[in-house]
Amino acid sequence: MPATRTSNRRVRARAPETTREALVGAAYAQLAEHGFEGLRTREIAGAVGVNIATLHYYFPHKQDLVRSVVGHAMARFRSTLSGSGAPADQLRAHFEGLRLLSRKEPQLFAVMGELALRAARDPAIAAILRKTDDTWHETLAALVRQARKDGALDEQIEPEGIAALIVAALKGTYLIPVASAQPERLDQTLHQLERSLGLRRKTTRRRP
Amino acid sequence: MPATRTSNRRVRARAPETTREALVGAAYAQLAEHGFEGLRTREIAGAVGVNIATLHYYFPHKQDLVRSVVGHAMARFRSTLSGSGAPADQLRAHFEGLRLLSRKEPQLFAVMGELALRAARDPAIAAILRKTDDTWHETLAALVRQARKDGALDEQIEPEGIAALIVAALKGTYLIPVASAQPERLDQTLHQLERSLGLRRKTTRRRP
Amino acid sequence: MPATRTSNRRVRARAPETTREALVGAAYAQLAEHGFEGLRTREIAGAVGVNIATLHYYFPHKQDLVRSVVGHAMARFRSTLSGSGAPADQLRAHFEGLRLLSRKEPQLFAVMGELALRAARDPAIAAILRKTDDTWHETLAALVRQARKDGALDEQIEPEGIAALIVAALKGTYLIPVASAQPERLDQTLHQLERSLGLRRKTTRRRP
Amino acid sequence: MPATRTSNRRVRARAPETTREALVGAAYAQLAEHGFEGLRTREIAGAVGVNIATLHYYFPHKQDLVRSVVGHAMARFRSTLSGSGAPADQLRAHFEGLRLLSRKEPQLFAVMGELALRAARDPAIAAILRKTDDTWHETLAALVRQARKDGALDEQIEPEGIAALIVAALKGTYLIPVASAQPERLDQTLHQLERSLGLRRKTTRRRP
DNA sequence: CATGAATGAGCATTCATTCAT
DNA sequence: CATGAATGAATGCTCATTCAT
Repeated sequence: MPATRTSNRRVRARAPETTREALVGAAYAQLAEHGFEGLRTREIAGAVGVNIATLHYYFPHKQDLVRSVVGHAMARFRSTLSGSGAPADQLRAHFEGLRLLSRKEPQLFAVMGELALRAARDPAIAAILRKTDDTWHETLAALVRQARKDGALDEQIEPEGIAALIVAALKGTYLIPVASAQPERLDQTLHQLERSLGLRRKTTRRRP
Repeated sequence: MPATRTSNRRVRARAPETTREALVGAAYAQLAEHGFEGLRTREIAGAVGVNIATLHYYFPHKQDLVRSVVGHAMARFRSTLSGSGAPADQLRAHFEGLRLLSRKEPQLFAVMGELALRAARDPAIAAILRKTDDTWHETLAALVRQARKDGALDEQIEPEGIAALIVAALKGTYLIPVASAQPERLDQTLHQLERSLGLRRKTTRRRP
Repeated sequence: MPATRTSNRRVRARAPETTREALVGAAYAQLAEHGFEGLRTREIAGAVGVNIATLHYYFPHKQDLVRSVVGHAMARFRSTLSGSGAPADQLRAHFEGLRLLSRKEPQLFAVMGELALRAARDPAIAAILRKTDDTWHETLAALVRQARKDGALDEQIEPEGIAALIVAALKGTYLIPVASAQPERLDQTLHQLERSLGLRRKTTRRRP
Repeated sequence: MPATRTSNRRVRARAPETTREALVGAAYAQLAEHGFEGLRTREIAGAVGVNIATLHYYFPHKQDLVRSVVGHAMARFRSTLSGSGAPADQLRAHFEGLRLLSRKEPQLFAVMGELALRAARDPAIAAILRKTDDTWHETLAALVRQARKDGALDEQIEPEGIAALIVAALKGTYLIPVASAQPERLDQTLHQLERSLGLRRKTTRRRP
């Protein structure tokens, strides 16, 4: 029977998660903050309060830990894709959800960005990201298709193209952090996206 | 008289550029291929055929070399922003130009992606990127504004929002390489962008 | 009643030996295969199918386990020294026995070689090996002495010198594995030894 | 032009050898003293008085350094094989030379022993050792053959077998350090070898 | 300008050993 | 008896940087 967290002699207070989960969480945070370039196993172990050898007990190689972090990030992100209600409402909710997420957990987007770049050199990560990408694209295309059928969107609209545009715009908005210094750009982009889709009246202004 | 490049004992044929320029070019290529994570000064010096100490003669610190690479990349990118002709044509040309550039010099986008992520941790890079970003945004907004005045675009259109959307979509398309495995997404995005702007008839299909 | 070996959940079939004996046997095998340089307690425990902590229950320190392996190897080797019959026959049998042993249990010689080298740095092992060495030497000297008395060997022969030569030649033959690639050297050596002792006619050839 | 030793800022006095040679020498000494098991690059660098990174500057991998040590040891050993004079005298000189060498440079035999054992797991070392072994064997066989022709040795003698016996006995004597505690064994072995070859009268005693 | 040699600080990984359960 | 979890102390190796020539 594994020792319970409470009986652990470690002083540092921690949520009642396993050491393994704590390591993944710490690696996730470190990756968001320092990128792959600055991802140090010792730093991760230190953040959790365990010896570096303990990290290697759970994840023999750094790569194994990274893989777990990828899984963690993907799960976090995919959880934002589910929704309910009318398609047009779901689209609006998706945009709004990402906006909120970017404020509450900016780490997720930083990690996604790192993974996206690393995917160019790591086929394993590329495959995983592609799967998430496809799911995202398909989810949006289905929503647009349904909204069009419901009459909420113009019949001339092409669901695939629209979905591709949305995904690209959201990636460009959230994964490329340069614009974060100009938050109005983010809003402009999203509003324009909603306007282009007819989800928002053209006369509506952000700050009346 | 100092020895000219041609009298140099280095065998590797090189354009008549200075060692300094060669180093920046090699660093640019290395950054595109291996990212910041795998950027090694020895590798760069080796690619140019000079001793590592020579690299440090021109760029005392790695950071200095990186800064030069940033400048190099920015210059390359900004050169794609200039154009002439009717605004609507210029917009089309901009899209087409990027499409071509992504095929002819994919390195530029890889480097831009790396810089964009690093900007989150490096204020100096962030500032430079922001300037380019602003230029890009302004150029597009001006074009849209002019096109609207010319009657080529709907009067209801908001130049700022459209520009933000275009920039975001292009960033998401070119700087995030995941989609590269599904090249049709790239085209879908660009076509949809053109359609949304009325630059392309809705009935126009890529492959009739 | 304590659980017997047979009720153990370990799947790997094992002779009805104690865990302790199994550990010594596994360590013996590992030492033969990887040498002291590659002797890993985890590997040994893994081969037996027990936890590394269990190994340390039986052998608090790696050194303790090694000591047991030394004892095991010595016992194996000394068992080859006993014999019966006429001295000359015993000598022949000893040579033949080692030849067979080197084919059937090459591990023993590998381990002996490792121990012999380590003896230079480990007085405890040196003492044990010296004892075996003395026994070996004395056994041979006694045989030679008796054979000489029996008239089977030349009266001029010096038992001590002959014994030392035999031991040295056998060590050089069996403990130094380089020659293993030239198996004929091994036979040449043994035949020559037998010839020198008059145990084999000079005209006898291995391959007529 | 490489900096001369004398201008080096290192305090530790050293023979006027290159850093590279000093590293090989230190590795040789360390290997003799601690065996492969205890061979530490940091220790070697420390003995020479250079940083560990300097060691890796000359020998990128530990293996590379070991290879140089093997070459060094082989050169040392082969230098003992050359001789001049009558074959019988050369044989006597060879024995005497090894006896002296074992006193003056016991490290060589310790290293040879380590290499011999490691050869079982390292084909590269095995190949090198085999070559030296063959040279040794051939040199001795040729001497014996010549001595036989000169009438210094019995016509019945088989040069190949005798050479194999000599090599085995010398290996067992010098590479297996156990007997070093009983130095008389070493002499007994060598004397017996000489007697067996007729190089020494049977009545000759070391200590009358 | 250019280089060979050298280094300090650090990195992922390993391994025998310990301990609460 | 036996184990999962954890650790301290290395170990081979890397990399940007320095410096005398």
